[in-house]
Order: sequence, then structure tokens, then C-alpha cells
Amino acid sequence: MVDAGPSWTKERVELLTRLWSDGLSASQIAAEIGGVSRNAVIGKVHRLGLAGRVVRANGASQAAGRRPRGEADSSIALVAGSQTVLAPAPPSLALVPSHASAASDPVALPESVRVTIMELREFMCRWPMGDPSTPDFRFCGDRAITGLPYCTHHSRIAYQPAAERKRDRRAVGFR
DNA sequence: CCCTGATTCGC
DNA sequence: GCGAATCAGG
Repeated sequence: MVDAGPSWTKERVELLTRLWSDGLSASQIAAEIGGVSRNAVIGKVHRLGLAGRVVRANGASQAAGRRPRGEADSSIALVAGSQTVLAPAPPSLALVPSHASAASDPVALPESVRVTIMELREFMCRWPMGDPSTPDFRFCGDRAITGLPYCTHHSRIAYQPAAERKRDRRAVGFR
């Protein structure tokens, strides 16, 4: 019954491998498996030689180099009352791909918080939802990636993998 | 403010 | 082999 030792059993390794290849992040996997930290997951992944997974449909990490599909310069100024928010124009307002979520994603999708312009904070996703000219216009409002205007979810949509970011991670010899 | 994976190193 | 601490970055 009780767990004798929450080590990496065969089943856990298989689950880890499946979830990792499925595109889930280390923290997500850790939460799914339970009893392990994301560091433990990452460590195990490396030991298994699963690191450097294919950066394709998910690339939940450094996939976004700096290659906006649309125009990063063409921003849209949204004015509401005395507030003005400058939000980068998304690639396409009409077609919002729903393929972002993994095909076999057991966990919940990142639900959009849907905030108004008044509730929008600097660290919130500025992905426009709806027509800016209508009163029911909302922003995603989810937690945005620092330095970027979008959350992880919308960043994957806005910044599609065009050029692979060269991982020039040096072998830490000093610090 | 949040998150991601990569690496090191004591255990 | 394991994973917390740390690093480097989005």
C-alpha cells in the first residue's frame, strides 16, 4: 500500500517519458506524477537522455527566439477612457488556432482570464480578444512572460518557431 | 510577478 | 543515481 520508496520505478519512468515527449513542461509532469519536484524531473530526463526534445509543436521553452510571424513593429493603440494600451498586433485576429494544446493533453488548458483594459496589468497577457471598438473587448489577462506582451500560451501562437534559437549554453566553468 | 530547461555537485 | 540549488534565459 504505502509507498516504500518514491524512486523512479519503471512505471514512473514510462510516464515521465510519455509526458515529456508529449510536450508537457517539467513542472507539469512533476505535478502529474506527484512526489517529485520539477528539478527531479529535469534531472531524470537528462539522465535518461531525453533532454533536447524536439522543439516543434510545443517548444515550451526557448522556442521563441525573436521571430514574430506578423509585424512586431505594427502595434495597435487601444484607447479606453483615459487609458491607452499599446498592444502588438497579433498575427491574425480572425483565425485563432486551437492546435496549441497538445493532442493528448490530460491537464486543463490555460484558460483565458479575460480582463478589461482597466484590469490589465503589466505582467498580464495583452492578447486582444474581440473587437477593440466594442465595449466587450477583453484582453487575455493571463500571466505574461516577462519581457513579452503575451502569456506562454499566446506566445506560442504569436511567435511560431521560424528560426531555431542556437542554444549557446556554455559549460559553466566559473561563476 | 511568473515561468522554462540546463547544469553542477553533495549526497 | 538522485535532486536541491543554482544558473541562464523567456
